[in-house]
Amino acid sequence: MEGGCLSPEAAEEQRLADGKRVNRDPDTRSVSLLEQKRKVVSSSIDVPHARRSEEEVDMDKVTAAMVLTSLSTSPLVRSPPVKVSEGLSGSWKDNGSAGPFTPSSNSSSGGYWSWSAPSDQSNPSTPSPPLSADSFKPFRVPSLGGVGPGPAGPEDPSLDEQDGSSLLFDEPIPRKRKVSALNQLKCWDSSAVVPRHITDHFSRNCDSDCSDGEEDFYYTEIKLNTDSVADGLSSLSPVSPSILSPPPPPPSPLPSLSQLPDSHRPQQSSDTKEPHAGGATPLSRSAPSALYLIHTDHAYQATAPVSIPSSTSNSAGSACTSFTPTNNSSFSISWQSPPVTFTGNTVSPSKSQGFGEQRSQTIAVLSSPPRATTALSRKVRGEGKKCRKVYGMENRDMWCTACRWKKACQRFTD
DNA sequence: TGTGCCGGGCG
DNA sequence: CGCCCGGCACA
Repeated sequence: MEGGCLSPEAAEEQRLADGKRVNRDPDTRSVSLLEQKRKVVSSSIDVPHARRSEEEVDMDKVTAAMVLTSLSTSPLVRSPPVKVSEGLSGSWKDNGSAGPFTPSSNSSSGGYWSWSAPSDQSNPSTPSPPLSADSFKPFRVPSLGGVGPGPAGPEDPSLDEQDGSSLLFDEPIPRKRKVSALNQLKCWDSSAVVPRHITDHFSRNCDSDCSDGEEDFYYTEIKLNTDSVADGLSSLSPVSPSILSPPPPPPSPLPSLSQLPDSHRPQQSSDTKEPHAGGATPLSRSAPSALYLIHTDHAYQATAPVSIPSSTSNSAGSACTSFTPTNNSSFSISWQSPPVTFTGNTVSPSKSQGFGEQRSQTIAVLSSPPRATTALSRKVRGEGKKCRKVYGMENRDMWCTACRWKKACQRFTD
């Protein structure tokens, strides 16, 4: 899919990404690449998009078509998420987003996906309960088994419904835009309404079909993400947000961390299982953080971490048609959204494309400023706890190499 | 005062 | 290039 479907532009981007990024195991690669690509793409997008030409637009169409095709296969997830979202995310809706729009879609998408809602509606194809159901059960069961030892077993039921839903929708989304709930809500609301506007705008560049396709495919992504996240992080769900947000301190990062590195590669191959392996138990917190950590490390090694945040922020910002400047800071984290990464499916690549393309325009502007700022000043300093604080001087050997060398921490990136 | 990390030195 | 550390900026 990736290679074939991608437009030349995308291909270039990918290549860049590949080049920048460190090579990984083939198995792991598929998953990790997606994430990497995303990051890279978003970061690099600026250039390609800036010089967009009509030809490129055509390419977009093609891409959109490709996406649509791929999507047709994986629309399943939609229906289930919606239900859940309604039940769980009701609060969100209640706040104001609910209105006439399709609440479920909004809530489910959480943030940037919300505008995809229209597509959801438009697409009558929501008949893929089997898949969703499958995805849920199979994943979870194994995960539970894998976790095995702990109390996880009993908790599962609750997790499936509540946590799962929360994980799927609330968790992933909130994280990204942790900034202010209000802002988020606004964004979502606007997004719900906006979709049309956006579509119209895009229609200029590409046909309505194009926009729809992109939206759809966005949607798919989300679902995938949510599923994967839920599967992997099911236990984590409640805590996971903490990762992004500084407030919640890591309870017992050490154990999880030590385990993670080893399991890291194997986990990826298994995809959904990852989280479980990490430390499926209720402590999940540590597990998610560990996952992030791992990814971060790679990113760091491959390229400057700074670029990533900006890109993410962009995506998020773009998602909300009504962009609020204040969000910037919060968005920086959003790129972490890579939680999606876990899902790593054929679909994701396509999504990255569409994603980048659509948003790139809007994003490009945003992305550049942050970078410059960081570059100029001394990088402001990471606020989160670094290896030193987390592990302490005693366990210096547990620090990431960067910390050991008094360099920018590569494990706990900001 | 403690922490994060840049800049630079050593092998 | 890996490793380490002086020293600055910041909280």
